[in-house]
Amino acid sequence: MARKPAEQTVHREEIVRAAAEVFHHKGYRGATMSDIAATVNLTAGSLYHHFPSKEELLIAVLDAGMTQIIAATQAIVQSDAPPADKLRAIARAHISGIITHHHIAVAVIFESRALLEKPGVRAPYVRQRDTLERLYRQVVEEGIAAGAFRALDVGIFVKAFFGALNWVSVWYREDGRLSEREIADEIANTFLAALTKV
Amino acid sequence: MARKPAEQTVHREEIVRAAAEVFHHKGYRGATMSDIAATVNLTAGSLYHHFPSKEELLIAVLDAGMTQIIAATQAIVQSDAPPADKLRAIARAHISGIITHHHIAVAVIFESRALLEKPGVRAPYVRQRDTLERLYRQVVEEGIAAGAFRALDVGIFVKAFFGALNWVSVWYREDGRLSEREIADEIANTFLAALTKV
Amino acid sequence: MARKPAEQTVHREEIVRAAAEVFHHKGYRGATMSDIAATVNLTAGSLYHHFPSKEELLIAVLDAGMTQIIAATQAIVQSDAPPADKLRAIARAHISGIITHHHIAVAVIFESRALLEKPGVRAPYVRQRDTLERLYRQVVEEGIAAGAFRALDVGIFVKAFFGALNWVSVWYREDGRLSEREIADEIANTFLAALTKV
Amino acid sequence: MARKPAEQTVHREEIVRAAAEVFHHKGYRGATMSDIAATVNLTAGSLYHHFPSKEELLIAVLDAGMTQIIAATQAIVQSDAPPADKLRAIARAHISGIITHHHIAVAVIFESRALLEKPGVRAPYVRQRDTLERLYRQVVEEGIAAGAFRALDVGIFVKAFFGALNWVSVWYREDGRLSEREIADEIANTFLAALTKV
DNA sequence: CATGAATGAGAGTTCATTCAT
DNA sequence: GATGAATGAACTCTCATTCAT
Repeated sequence: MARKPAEQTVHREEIVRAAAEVFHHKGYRGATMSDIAATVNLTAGSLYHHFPSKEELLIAVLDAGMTQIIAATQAIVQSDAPPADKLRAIARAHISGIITHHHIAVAVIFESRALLEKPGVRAPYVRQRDTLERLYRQVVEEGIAAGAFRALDVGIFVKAFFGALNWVSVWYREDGRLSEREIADEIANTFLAALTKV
Repeated sequence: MARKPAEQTVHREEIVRAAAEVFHHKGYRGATMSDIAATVNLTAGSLYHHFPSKEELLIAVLDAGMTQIIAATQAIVQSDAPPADKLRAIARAHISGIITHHHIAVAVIFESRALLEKPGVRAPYVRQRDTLERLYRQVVEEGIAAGAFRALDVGIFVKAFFGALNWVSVWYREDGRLSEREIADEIANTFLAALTKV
Repeated sequence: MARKPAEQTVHREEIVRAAAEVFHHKGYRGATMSDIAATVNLTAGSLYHHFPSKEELLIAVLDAGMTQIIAATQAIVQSDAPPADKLRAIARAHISGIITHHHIAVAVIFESRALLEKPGVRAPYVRQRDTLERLYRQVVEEGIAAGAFRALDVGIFVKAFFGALNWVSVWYREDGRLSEREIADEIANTFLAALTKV
Repeated sequence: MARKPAEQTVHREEIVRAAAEVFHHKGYRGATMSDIAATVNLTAGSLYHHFPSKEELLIAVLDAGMTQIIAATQAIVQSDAPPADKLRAIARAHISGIITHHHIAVAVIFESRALLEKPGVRAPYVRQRDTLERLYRQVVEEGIAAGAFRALDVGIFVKAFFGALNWVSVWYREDGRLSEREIADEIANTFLAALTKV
């Protein structure tokens, strides 16, 4: 009772991207499997050949986003640049990630909440989130230890930094006044200024 | 065929609070009218005597949140304290609002997105958001004009400040290491340090 | 977005009867909630005001059937008629039940299998089934003890009796050659003859 | 894009057995083509190289069951054993069939109902069922004619016999108290006792 | 004002079936 | 022959909303 010329095989990654886009625009609950399927020229039913459920699709989106930013951040943290440069690089990477993979970023930042109730599902995501936070902390602590930054509450500082960076996903417009790089640097400057010893 | 002791008339405000709570925990789309009704010991049908739709309920929640924080911020901005004190007071008010009216705050920050598509509905909310941002800007510009703060990109600074403050709603725990006041001051200090002239 | 003149309230029992009918004709899995709803002039969604799931509907059907026949059998077993009369009365009650509540009977006999996998659901049904079998056994054992029946394997005898009676639900036609009563008596005679001492 | 060691060609009969097993455990509607395919290490799509539809698969299962038991019964009926021996042999063959080909038997007894609506499909099955019943009748009528059995309603008697035998499929357990043979003989004895002239 | 039954429009998911490879 | 991707129809269940009582 069905079949199709199958223009070409649809790959997992494409579907994840499509899902992120729809999750971004309609929210996880507001997005329908049909919406997502249509984005990759499939029907809702066909999606289930690739992902066993809508939830699994969200998990894949979150994982893609977290994996990407953790990798980028890790590379920076492990480099031997001075702490201030690392912090600036982190801001650039974060914002670049948010803008380049805008849909995924917004899904990670805003739609992860839909998953945080389910313990089994929550755990891996929280682990990634903590890993990322630890990397940020590490840079600040390094800087303080090296005497480059003033001593302050690292926990709060990092969370504030995080909040400021993530918030970019809310207000960024492609046709805005500043470029991605300028935004990143301006935010980095703000936080670096706060870290500077008097 | 139905009656009830009707413990007491349920007021609008109670319902708004209940709605905020449910929106917080389940998200706007995940929340059902039944969930909200049950929180105030009503049935879903009865809710419609107070609010014409679920959307209106969200609008009311957002409005309550925005009105409260705008009023608080306005009072601070209009005072004649020095800019640095105003900024600290704003941070305290913002975080206090987020914590005291946690459900509402999270709804405003995270669930407003569910409404942003509908133009007719979006407009009033966006107006309030802009009003609030303008107030924040005003304080920073005042400080710069007065020579108390260094000149920087006010737009980005305010958005970063906003992001850092709003993000508190994500990570704040009642049993956390720091008090509400300490958190606010630590964040304010960070941003004030960034504003300080060298 | 909906409502109805509500011709009259639909009662639980009506729905159970309707469900039994549809289960009989289409089988449990083949029956749709729409089918059942239509039988009582409702929509599928409305059914959920009365029963939380299709499974619960099947449970209710099975329970109705088992409760009825157990009650009828219990009354007979507890009477002080001679064992042979009890056996005949049991056959009559069984077959009368099968024919009067044909849909329910067929559902109990044939569709209970759909439930037997789920342990939590299976247990109550199995308990009822065992209760009924015990009642049948009791009559035969009584007869043997009283010397009215010859000694034989009661377990097998009762199961054979059961099978013969239940099977009536498969072949009975309203316009058949024999009446309900004649069928019951003929089967009872067969089994009584088998019980008679030589 | 796909290949497989193809352990060996899968034969029709294997698939029929697999289908019977799955039909037994999940019912006709509850069984999926995937379930059946997996049982013979195939995928659902491959099944269609052997059978044109799920329905045909059920038909094949029913036919296999009916053909087997009719053949076995026919051999017994055509022998020149005395009627009582034939009846006992029939019971043994019936129960042996039910136990040896348990899945098929249960499918025939319980799942044939799923097909009885479709006239084109129903006819052949009903024909076989009638053939079998006629064979049973024949034995009883022979016995009555020969004066070995008392005269009774042959139609009802045969149906009761059938029901008792088929019902074994519901309660038989491999680890039960009695062997297959003992069960068959006990049931046969019951019905033979009922046939005995006083 | 409150209730609860009812609706109808989906939503996620399943599955028999088809077909290019 | 076998595979797996794809389809589309169907199904169970949910829910915002309405309204008679």
